[in-house]
Amino acid sequence: MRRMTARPENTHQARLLRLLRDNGSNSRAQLGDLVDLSRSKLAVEVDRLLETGLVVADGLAPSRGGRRSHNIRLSPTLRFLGVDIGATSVDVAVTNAELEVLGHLNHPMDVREGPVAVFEQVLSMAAKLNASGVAEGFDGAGIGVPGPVRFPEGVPVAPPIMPGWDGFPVREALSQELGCPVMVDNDVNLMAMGEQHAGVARPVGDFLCVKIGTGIGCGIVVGGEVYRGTTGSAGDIGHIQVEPGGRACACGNRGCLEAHFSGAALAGDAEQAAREGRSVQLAARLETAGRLTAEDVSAAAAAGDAVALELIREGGKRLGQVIAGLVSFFNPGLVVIGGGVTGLGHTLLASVRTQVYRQSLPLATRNLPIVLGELGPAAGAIGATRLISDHVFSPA
Amino acid sequence: MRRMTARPENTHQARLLRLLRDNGSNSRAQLGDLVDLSRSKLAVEVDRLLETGLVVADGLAPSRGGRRSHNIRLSPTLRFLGVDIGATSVDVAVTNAELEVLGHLNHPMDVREGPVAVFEQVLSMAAKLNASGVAEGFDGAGIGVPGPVRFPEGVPVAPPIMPGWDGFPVREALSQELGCPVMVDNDVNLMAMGEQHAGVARPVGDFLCVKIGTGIGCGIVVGGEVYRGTTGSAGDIGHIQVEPGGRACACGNRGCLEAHFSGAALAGDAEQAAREGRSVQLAARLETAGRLTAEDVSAAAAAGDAVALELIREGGKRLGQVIAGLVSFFNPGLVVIGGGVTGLGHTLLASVRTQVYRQSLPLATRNLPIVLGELGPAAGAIGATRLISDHVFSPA
DNA sequence: CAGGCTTTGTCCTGTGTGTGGAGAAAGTTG
DNA sequence: CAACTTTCTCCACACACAGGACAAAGCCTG
Repeated sequence: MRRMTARPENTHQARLLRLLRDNGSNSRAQLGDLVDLSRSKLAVEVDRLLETGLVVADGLAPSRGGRRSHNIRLSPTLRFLGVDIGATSVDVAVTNAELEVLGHLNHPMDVREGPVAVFEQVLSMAAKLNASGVAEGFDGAGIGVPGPVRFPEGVPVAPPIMPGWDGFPVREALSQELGCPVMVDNDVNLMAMGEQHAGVARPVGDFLCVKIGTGIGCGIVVGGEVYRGTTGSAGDIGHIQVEPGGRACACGNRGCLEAHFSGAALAGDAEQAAREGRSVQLAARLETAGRLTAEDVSAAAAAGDAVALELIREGGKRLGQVIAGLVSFFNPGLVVIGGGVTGLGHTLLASVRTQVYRQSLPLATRNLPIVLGELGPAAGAIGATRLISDHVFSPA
Repeated sequence: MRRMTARPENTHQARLLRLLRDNGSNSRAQLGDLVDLSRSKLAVEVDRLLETGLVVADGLAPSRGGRRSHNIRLSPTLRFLGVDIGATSVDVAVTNAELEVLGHLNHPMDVREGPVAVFEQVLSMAAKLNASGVAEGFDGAGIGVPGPVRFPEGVPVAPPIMPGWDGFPVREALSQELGCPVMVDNDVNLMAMGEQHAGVARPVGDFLCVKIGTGIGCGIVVGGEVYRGTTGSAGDIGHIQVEPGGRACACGNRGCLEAHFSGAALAGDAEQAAREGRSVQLAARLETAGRLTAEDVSAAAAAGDAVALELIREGGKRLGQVIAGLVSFFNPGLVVIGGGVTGLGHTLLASVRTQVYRQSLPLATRNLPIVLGELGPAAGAIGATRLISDHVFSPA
C-alpha cells in the first residue's frame, strides 16, 4: 500500500508541522505567536500546507476578544508506524500525526531468528493493525533494533545479540515493503526519544535514559538531539566495569555491569538463591515455571521476599555505580530509568539514587532528578514514530 | 587600552572571518569556492569587511590560469589574549587573528591566592607582552579556570580547588580591565578547543580530551562543539570510582580516580616509595628537593627507574579503566591525553591503550586513536584565544 | 441593538537579500 | 598577437519577508 505523502517545502513549514504535532490543533493566530513570522508570511505557508493536504482546517477557535481564528490541525488521516524490536519480543504501534497511539500489538519473538522471520512478523502485525481499521497504509515508519546502527544508512552494525542482522539493510527493506519512508535506530535511543516526546523528559535538553532489559543500554540526548557516537555505539554501557576481577561476562571480560546486573543476571542470581534454599518464594516460582525471570524477582519483591529485595538493591547499587560515573562525566539534567524491568520500580530507584547522590559530584547531582520512565513498554514504539515524524516533517 | 573592534554584520561575514582565521590568507576566488555564495554577494560582503577593517587586502594570488585574484587576510593588527589559569601556574599568550602565538609567558602561582591576586598577575603579564611590542591592546580575551563555570555569564561555580573564586564575575571584571570582550571557560574545555583548532583533533567531530594535572578533567566535544553539561560541570571525571573501597579521597569518598592517579597522587606515591627505600633515584631527588612532583617521577622513569615506571604504568591502568568506560559510553572518534604530566608520555599512553582496547567495546575501539596532545602547555591558552575568536567572529 | 473596540485574515507595496548574466580587466598559452 | 581562462564589477531580476491598510468577524457597553 504505497502512499505519496507530501513533504514540507521549507523550514517554516517543517517548523509548523512539528508545532502542530506537539501541540495538537492550533489556531492560525496562536501559530503566529509561536513562530515569529509576519501574519502574511504565515498565511502563505499555512495555505500551501493546506494545499498539500498535510494539514486541514479544523473549525473555529474560541474568540480571544475579537474575531475568531480558524483552527488548523495535521491531517487526521496521517499514520505512523512504530516498531520496537526487543531481544525477546516485538512491539508495533500505530499513531496519528500527533503521535497518539491508535493501536498497539506485542508479540514474543527471539530476535536471533533473524531479519527475515522478524520482518515477516512485523509486517503481519502491521497488516493486522491495518485490518482493524486504525490505519490504511502508513506515511512513515520508525524501527528500533537492540544493537548499534549506522544511522544514516539504517543498517545494524556488528550487533552482539543479533549477529544475523549485521549489515542487513533494514531501512531499505522495510521501506520497500511498506512503501513509505523508514528510519532505523537503536532501541535505547528510541526509548529516549519517546520519553522526550511524551514522557518525563519533555522539558529537558540534556539527559540520559537508561534501559534495563536483557542487556543494559543508555540513550544520550544532547541539546534535544540524540547523540549516537562515531560508529553508532554510544550509550553501550553494559560492559563498563563495576568490579575489577568480578564476575565473568559473556563478552570475555570480568566485572561488567551486565554480568552483575541485568534481566539475565538477576534471573540467574534468583535461580541460584532458590536452589540454595535461601528464598521460599523464589523456590516456589522456580518449581512451577522451571526457570526464573526478572519479573519473578520483581513479583517476589513486591510480595515482600527479603532475598528478592536484596537482589534488587544490590543490582541498583551496581547500576548506581555506573550511573554515578556517567553523571559526573556528562552532567545531565535528568536521568530516566526504564525498560522491561521497571517492575523493579522504586526499590531499584531508591538504590540507584542513594549510590548516585553519594558518589557523584555535588554540583552535578544538585537538582538532578532520577526517575522512572513514564511510558512503559510503548516508549520505544512511540519514540520510533517520533523519529520518523521528525524525518517526514523536514524539508525533502 | 580600549579598542572598538568591529563585529561581523551577518553569518556570511562570520563564516568568512572564521575561514580566514583557520586557513590564513586567501584569495577572493578561493573564498568563493569555500562558501557557496554567488560571486556578486561574496564581493559585497568582502568589501564590507574591508570597510570595517577586520580584513585587509594582501597582494595578488598566483594565477590559476587566468587573471590573478586579490588576496584577503584578517587584519594583522588584531590581537587575542589567551589566559590559562592552572592550579599552580598561569599561562598567558598573545596571538594574531589567525591564532598564531606571538608571545607566551608562564608564571607559577597558586590559584588559591584568589581572583584579585591572580588578576593582578595576569594583567601584569599582559602588560609585559604589550610592552614587548607584540601587541597594543587586545580585541578579545579568553580565560580558562580550573573548575566548573557557568558559561553564559562567565562565572566560576562551586569550584572545589579554588573556593575563593565561587561566583566571582571573572568575565565582567576582566572585560572591564582589558576593555575588550572576554569569554570564560573551564581549562579542560579550552585545552580541547586548542587541540581541535591547532592540534591532533583537527578533523574529528566527537572526541574526548583528558587533562591530567593537579586533578583530572575531560573535555567533551560533540559535533565540533564543546559540551558543558547542565550546570557546567561535564567532564569532571576525577571522582569517578575506580576501586570500590579504595583509597580515601579528599572529596570524602573512596576509590576515586584522582586518589589513585593524578599529579598529586603520583607525587605522594613516589615520596612513599622513596622513603621506603624502594627507589634510589626517587630517594635522591627527594633528598635534594625536599618533596617530589609528577615531573620527578617522569624524569626518574626516563632515566630507567623501575619503581617510577611501575607507578606510571599502574596509574595508566587506573586512568585506562575510567577512559574505557567513557569510550563505551561516548563512542568518541579520538581520545587525546594531555596536561602537565604529558612528560609521562608513552609509558602512560601504552598503559592506557592496553586497558582501553581490552575493556571497551570492540565497535567503539575499532579505529579509535588514543594519542598525546600536540600543543603541550600552550594548549589551554591557544584554546582560550580560539574561544574568544569564535565569539568576536560571530554576529553582534 | 447600535456603536466602539479588538482580533483576525487578506491584500499590497516596499525593502533587502541573493542569483546569474554580460562584459571589462587581467593573465596564460601557443 | 590571437585565443582562451579566470577574476571582478555592474546590473537586472527573482524572491522572501515585513508591515501597513483595510475588510470581516466578534466582543462589550450603555
